[in-house]
Amino acid sequence: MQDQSIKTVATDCTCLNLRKASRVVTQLFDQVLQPSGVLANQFALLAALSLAESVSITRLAQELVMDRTTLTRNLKPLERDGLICIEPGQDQRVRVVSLTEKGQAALVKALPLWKQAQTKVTEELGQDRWQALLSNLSDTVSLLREI
Amino acid sequence: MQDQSIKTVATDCTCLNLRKASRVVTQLFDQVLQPSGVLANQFALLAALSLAESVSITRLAQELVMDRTTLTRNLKPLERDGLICIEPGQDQRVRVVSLTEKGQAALVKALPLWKQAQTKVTEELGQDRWQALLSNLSDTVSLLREI
DNA sequence: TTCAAATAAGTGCATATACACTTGAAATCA
DNA sequence: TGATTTCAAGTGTATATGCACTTATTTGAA
Repeated sequence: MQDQSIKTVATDCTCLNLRKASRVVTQLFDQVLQPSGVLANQFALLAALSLAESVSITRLAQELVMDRTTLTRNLKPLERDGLICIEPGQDQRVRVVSLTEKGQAALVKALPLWKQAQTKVTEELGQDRWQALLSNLSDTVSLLREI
Repeated sequence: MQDQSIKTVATDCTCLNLRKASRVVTQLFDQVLQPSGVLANQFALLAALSLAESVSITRLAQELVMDRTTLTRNLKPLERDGLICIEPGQDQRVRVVSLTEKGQAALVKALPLWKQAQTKVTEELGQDRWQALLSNLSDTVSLLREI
C-alpha cells in the first residue's frame, strides 16, 4: 500500500531532485572549468573571497551556507596550492582568509570558462526557466536555512 | 573590471545556488529522518530499490543519475547494516542489488518522516513555487545529463 | 576457435559534506 | 581579579562524489 508513496519519492522528493541536479550541474561546471585547474566548488570559494577581501572562516561559511568545518576542509587544497592565505586575526581566535595574487589570477582565468558553463545551462533551459530555477533555489535557501 | 562578473558568480551561478540549496535541504531531510536511522541519500536508495525490486549497480546508478562508483560506495553502509543484499547475477560480471526484509522495514518506518520533511518544504515554499522548483530541477537533469 | 573489443564492477585517490567533540582565546560576571 | 561562559576554530569519524585505472567476464569477429 505504501507503493504509491514510494513512487512519489522517486518523482517528487525535493532532496533527491536537488541532489541529482546538483550532481549533473557540478559535473558540467567541473568539466568546463578543467583548463583553469579549479573545481566548481573551489571557483565559488575564490569568487566569494574576491568579494569579501578578507573574512573569517565562520563568516565565510555563513555566506556560503556551508558548515564551518566543511569550509575549513574545502580551503585546504586552495591553501596548499597557494591560491589563498590564512592568517590569524587581531582576535587570536579568528583566522582570516584572503586571496593571494595567484588566487586572483586563477579566478580571472576561470571566469570566462564559468561564463561558458553558465551559457550552456541557460541555452539548454531557456532564459525563463533558468531565471525561475535560480529564483526558486535562492528562495529555498532563504526560507529553509534557519528552520 | 571583472568585479561585476564576480558579483554575478555569487548571485547567479547555477552550480553554487544548486549546491547551497542541496546542502540546506539535505540537512533538513537528514534531521527529520534521524529517528529512522537512515540518511536522506540512503532513503532515496532504499526507495529506488523498492521500486526496482532487483537491479544491477550500473542500471541503478543510471536511474539515480549517480556515478557508478559513487553508488558502489553508497551501498556499502546499507549492506553492512543488512538493509540491502548484493548478489552475483546470471551474467557473472553483474552484481544484483535488492532490499532485504530489514531494508523494506526501514523504508516503511522512514516514509512518514520523509512526508513530514516534504511537507515542511512545501509549507515554506508554497505549493506553486515548490511545483515549479521540482519541475525545473527535473528538466535540468533531463536536459543536462547527456551533454 | 581463439583473440580482441566491449561491458560490469572494484580500487586508489582526491575533494565535499557535516556532526560530535576538543582546544584555546575573549568576554562577562560574581 | 578569578571563574565561568561564550565564541572561533580544528580534529575524528563517517558518508558522498567522481575520475583514472584495473580486473574479470562476455560478446563478437577474424
